[in-house]
Amino acid sequence: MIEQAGVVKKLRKHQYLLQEGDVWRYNAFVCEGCLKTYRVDDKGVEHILYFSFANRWAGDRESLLSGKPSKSNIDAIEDSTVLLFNIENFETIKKQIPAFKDLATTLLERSFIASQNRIHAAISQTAEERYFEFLKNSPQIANRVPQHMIASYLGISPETLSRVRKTASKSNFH
Amino acid sequence: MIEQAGVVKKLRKHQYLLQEGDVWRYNAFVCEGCLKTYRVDDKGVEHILYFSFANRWAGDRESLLSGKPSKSNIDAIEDSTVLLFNIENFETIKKQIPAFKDLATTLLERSFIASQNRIHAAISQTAEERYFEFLKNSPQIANRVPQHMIASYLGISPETLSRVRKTASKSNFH
DNA sequence: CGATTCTTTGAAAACAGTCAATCTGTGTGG
DNA sequence: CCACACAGATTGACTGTTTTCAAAGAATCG
Repeated sequence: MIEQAGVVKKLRKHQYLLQEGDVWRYNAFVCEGCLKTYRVDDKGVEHILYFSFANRWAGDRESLLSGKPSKSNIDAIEDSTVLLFNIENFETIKKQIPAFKDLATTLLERSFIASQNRIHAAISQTAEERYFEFLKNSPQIANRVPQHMIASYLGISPETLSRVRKTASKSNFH
Repeated sequence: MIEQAGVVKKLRKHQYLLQEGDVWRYNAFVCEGCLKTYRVDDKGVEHILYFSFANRWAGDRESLLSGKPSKSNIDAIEDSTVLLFNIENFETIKKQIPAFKDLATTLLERSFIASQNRIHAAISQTAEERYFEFLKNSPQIANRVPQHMIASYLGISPETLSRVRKTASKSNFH
């Protein structure tokens, strides 16, 4: 039964779903709210790898696949509801329902494509270009998460993002 | 028959497998040699998204999945041999051989994980840090492709990479 | 070799990050 | 309702990194 396979989990804002060092053994489907996946560098600065909104997955595939402790943290940036499948149940469902397996693969494929495009942006564009491309491609994120998290996601400092926005609003460059 | 499903294609150095604007309808398995997948920006500068060595795949999943013209180019940086499956044959094989399908998914999963780690490097590390992490994680690439392509892959200018190597060789910092 | 491509080097300019202070808005408790 | 704390955003001055442009050296290939 699918109803038994997943566990509904409610997360309050700022609550962790995964902490660095733990092994991740699940797949979490976001029903409501929003989570962020991020890593913390030696200076204590957060770098956001991924935002998970409703109808997206959250988790750490690397830890899941390798069985090793995660390098990432996941926590709720809004009160959120997720459906948590432990990996054994998830595999069982995939075996029982081929369409479910195919769906998982398709979503993975889309995530991979998005990653490639993000890599391209990161290695080829300036802070300003990345920000405006992000605004164009992901307005739903831009309108929902605080500015400093967008900066973190784009790999620029919050101050630089603030300045990019300022100069852009003077010239009407959007 | 698997023998009929794929076509052996030999590529000379500098020869294209895919050119920007074309629709990609294949999956290419690299048997020998090495290919690069890259995009060209408005200034004519190449940005390398991916190196495909023996036993890796080359292609453009985005174009394949969307049916739209590719934003990327793929060409051989050494004389290479690839096994080219057109997508219909590939899908047929996946249906006939579940293990083949699972293998494809596993490889995709690994590629996605690698992408996430590369995004993290790109948004959180300096040129120098990225270069030494790359050396550590991908020595086989580092020893095989010219330096300016590594720079392109890491998202730094060839001059900066040259300087990073120079300062690092003075202090014995590797 | 001669031609081309790749790498190195120097100097200047552009870009982005850091630090510190201030400003803004929000929500909480008295 | 006000005062306060807190988190987020902005601003200025400064520093540091990276790019750009130009030129010269080195390596490779036909």
